[in-house]
Amino acid sequence: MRRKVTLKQIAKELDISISTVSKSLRDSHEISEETRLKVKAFAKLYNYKPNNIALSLKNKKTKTIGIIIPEIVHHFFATVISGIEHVANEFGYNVIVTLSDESFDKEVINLEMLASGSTDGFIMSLSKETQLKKDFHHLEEVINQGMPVVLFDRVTNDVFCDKVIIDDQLAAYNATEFFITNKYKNIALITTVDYVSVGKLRTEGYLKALSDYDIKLDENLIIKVEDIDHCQEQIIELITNNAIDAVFAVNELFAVTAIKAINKIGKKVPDDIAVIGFTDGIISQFSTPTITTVSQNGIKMGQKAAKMLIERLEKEEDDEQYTTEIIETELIFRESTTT
Amino acid sequence: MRRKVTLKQIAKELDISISTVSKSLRDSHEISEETRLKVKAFAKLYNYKPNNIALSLKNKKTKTIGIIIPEIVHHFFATVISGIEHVANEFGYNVIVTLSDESFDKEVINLEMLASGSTDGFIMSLSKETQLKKDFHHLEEVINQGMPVVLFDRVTNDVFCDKVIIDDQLAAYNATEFFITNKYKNIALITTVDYVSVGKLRTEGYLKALSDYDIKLDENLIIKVEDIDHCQEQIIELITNNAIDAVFAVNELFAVTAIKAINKIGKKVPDDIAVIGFTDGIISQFSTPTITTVSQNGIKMGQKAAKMLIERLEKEEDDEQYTTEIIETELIFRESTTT
DNA sequence: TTACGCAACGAAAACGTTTTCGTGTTGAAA
DNA sequence: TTTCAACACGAAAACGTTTTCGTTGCGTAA
Repeated sequence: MRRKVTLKQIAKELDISISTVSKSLRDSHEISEETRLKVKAFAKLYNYKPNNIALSLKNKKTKTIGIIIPEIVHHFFATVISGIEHVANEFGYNVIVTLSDESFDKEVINLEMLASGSTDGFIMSLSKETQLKKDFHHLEEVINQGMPVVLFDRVTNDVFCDKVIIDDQLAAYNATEFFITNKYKNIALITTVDYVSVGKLRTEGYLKALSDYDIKLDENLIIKVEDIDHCQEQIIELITNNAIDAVFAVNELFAVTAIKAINKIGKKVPDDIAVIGFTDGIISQFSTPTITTVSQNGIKMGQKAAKMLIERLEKEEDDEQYTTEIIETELIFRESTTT
Repeated sequence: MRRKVTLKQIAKELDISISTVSKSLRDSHEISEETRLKVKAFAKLYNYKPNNIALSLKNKKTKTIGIIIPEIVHHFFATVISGIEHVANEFGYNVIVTLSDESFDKEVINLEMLASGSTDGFIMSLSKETQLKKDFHHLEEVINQGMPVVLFDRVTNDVFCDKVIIDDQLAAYNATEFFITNKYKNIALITTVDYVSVGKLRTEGYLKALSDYDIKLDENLIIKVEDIDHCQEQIIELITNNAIDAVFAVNELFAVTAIKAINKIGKKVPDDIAVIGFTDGIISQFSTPTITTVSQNGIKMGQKAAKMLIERLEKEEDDEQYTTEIIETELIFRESTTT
């Protein structure tokens, strides 16, 4: 077993000092060509690679980005990670991924763990529990220690840092507006409980569209899903007891569940009831019928978040000017709606 | 901005030595209770946390696992990461994730990057290109340097290390056998090109089942998809030109595409043609009809891989006894088949 | 008084780098 | 012969820990 070789070992082997070895490998002009070539040849032979940990300690930079997300088995978050990873890679950074599992405590633990020297900064999306508690001390702490944080998607106004979001309200507004202007009048909304920031914003967009077009709000057409495993009954109740002709769902799981429910009671999508979902993921693309959705470009969000973070990391003067980047969305029309 | 506090700063502030501070915090009996409590109070006040990088350098252990996978926007790989992350977390490890994008070069670069001190070991699934080239020098190199590697799913016999796989051949055999014993006689196979190890194994399972039940092999019923974007035409051609009554697809994308193709030519699943897929992912669960699949428990694979790696990391005597763990699979029956 | 043991603490090495600041040697100019 | 610059290299500090091995000072037994 050939263990990794260090500068010290090379120095000893060639009977020169560590400094000389280091300088040779970095092509310092202080070193004679003869020595330089000799060292380089030796280093190559033994496949010398500088130790990242030692470099991190010396430079006080890890070249590593910490990602903390609620879960990874979720198409949207996976795409965000993909976006982050590719940009990070391009700039010579690695990403270390931790999951909060929607738990406040795990989010705090992971953050503190990584903040103890493991990463230079963070890209995060808040856990449900954190959004419910509205406790952001852990974030303020690391920001205060000079570690930049970029929040994406599930963000909060209570923390001052860079953010990447979509305009959830506008996107929901546009989807609802599409229904309205296409003569759909009884538009149901399937959304989340209000403490999930994006769910709340999408609900607001729906309400605003109704209001702007002078459509009377019918509270019965709105269901707020707490437990995703039992939402199917809620939905069936909704569509059997109300004469609806359209459904706007704030995520694709709700959308596909709605479609299955609609089929179950013998109605057809999109002829009897049209459906628009949110988050353009795998389900929307492969369900039958395929689902019209609001695209939520995770790749782009991840890329943007990574760029913002790295930019802040690489300029030393830390300006306190935080920006919130808004990624544009669009309606992607598929089979679950007609025009 | 309150920067992170170090032992040295605490020592200076309290006018004692660094050693005394370190020992106090680690509850050494060498230190008087008075000093110990004083130091601890001060450390708590300033929220002292030992620097991970410094610890890594000293201990020659990073407590970090490197994951290298072809892509992350893929339900199966996401579940594996999830499994790894949770076990890793439990044992105090972090995971650093890199993507090869199915490229040999990126796989090599990422591996070498992480091998330079960033991680204690690796969990990997090989890129397509690597499997095609059959070049595993990069793996042998890191294994030779004493870094344990665990391969999962896309593995190779050419490298000696721990592995976690499912019995792809047996699983495919069972799926095919199910068709045969349920009176399906013309069973099509939609598979990948042969250099993808799992695709090849699943093909072999299919062939073996036919052979064991004395069913004559019809080459026309097998298509090997090279480019996933154009497989739909291939599939349509297959099902229009042949009188098939069952389709076995080696992944869920092929399965759902087959179903859509079958619908397109006016036939019904499962009544006219039954379908079984592979990899029990989101698509299979939410497609219409839902798809009967061979479960490929990614969570369990990730957990097992992580446990194997950590176990090897934590025992110092390195035995050369490598094991290959086989995760059991099962057929999950849904709407795309009848019994 | 001397010797010794113990309690409490500090100095220094080590992990692997990079970089600053010497230092010794050589050759040439004065 | 002396002086000085240029060249080639080495010593040491620094990053933040932990740990080994002193080194004090003091109390107690002989």
